[in-house]
Amino acid sequence: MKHLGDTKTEILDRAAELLQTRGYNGFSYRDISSPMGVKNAAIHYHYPSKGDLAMALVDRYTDILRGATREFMAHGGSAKKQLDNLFRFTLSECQRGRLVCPIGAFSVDFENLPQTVKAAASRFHEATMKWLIQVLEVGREQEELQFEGTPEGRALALLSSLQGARQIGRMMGMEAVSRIIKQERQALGV
Amino acid sequence: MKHLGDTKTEILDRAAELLQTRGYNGFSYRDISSPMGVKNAAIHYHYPSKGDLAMALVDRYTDILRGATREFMAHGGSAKKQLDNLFRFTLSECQRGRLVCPIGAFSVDFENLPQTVKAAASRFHEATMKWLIQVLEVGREQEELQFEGTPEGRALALLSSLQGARQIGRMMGMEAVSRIIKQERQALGV
DNA sequence: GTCTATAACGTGATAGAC
DNA sequence: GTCTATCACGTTATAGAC
Repeated sequence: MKHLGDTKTEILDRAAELLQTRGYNGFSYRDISSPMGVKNAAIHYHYPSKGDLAMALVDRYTDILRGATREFMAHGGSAKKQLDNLFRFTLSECQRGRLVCPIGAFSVDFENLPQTVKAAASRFHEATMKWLIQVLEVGREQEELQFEGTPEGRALALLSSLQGARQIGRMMGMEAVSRIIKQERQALGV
Repeated sequence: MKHLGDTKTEILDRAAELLQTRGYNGFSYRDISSPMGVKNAAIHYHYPSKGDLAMALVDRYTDILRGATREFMAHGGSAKKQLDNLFRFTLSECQRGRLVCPIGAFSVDFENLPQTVKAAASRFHEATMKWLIQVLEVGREQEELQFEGTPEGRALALLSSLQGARQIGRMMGMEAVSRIIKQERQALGV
């Protein structure tokens, strides 16, 4: 028996999958509804416009990130462990075919996005940076990590590298991704 | 008075601009034809299908790359100078609003691309890698550049970083891009 | 409250006018 | 040889059936 809101969740699950495999402009409501054995318009009931759906997706990613952040802040968890999780998560996502990262998903089509979604996506991106900077800062203080330059600079470099890795992975395959990640691990000592 | 083929060239120019600002799925034939004061179908005369247009774009980028490659091979040009050009070119492209790199442009929509275009895009990507690897090899031999690991690994890392930089630039602005590029320059000694 | 029928529009593409 | 009128289809979105 279905719980209340199960349908809505299933829609979001499928949307996330499609977003990360095909990008925002690469999937339609029909792509979501069809495998559910329902008409595309049914999706509009749960998410009136595609912008609403996009917003829900950003919110979901934000929640996931918030969970990781909170855990790190509260338990004073190891920075090394956090980065290890990031690397492992990125690689496993890629291996599951999710080669478009949540941040990058809206990037190509960024200009065409509704203003509200653009703002939310930017906020999410900033939150990610903030989290990563703090992890790097703490990691260096506790002598778990070594790197040159500021934590801000290092976070920026790491994030761009990971995003680029996924992008390259789409054309060059998974070995390229795992290779780049391996290098980043070595550089940081994770 | 117009030269023969001027129209065809103008179409390709506009298409390249649109491709690098909005991605492959982000522009239509109408976006090209409308500012030219002509109907969308007119474009189909010059490029029958959108796949043909995409192929022409890949060919153009390949030609540009080939020019750079040939110059490097023939004149035995400095590796440092080549990388300097790459960095400067990337930054200037971004400043002109072309935040989607030629390689990455087809990346998000890669799966939906015609087989021929996918193949051409992959070849272009491989050619880029090949060029970059050679530049790094020669540069290290001539002691112009310093880096750890293999030239292949370093090339992969550099490419992913630059692609990621552009992607991040769309959301975080140009300072992020120039900052990442500056760091890559420092790391290599360029 | 959930979904279907249908609209309104944009897309890539063809056939044929000039 | 170059472009326009037009098509078939997919898209997002609305109105209303059950």
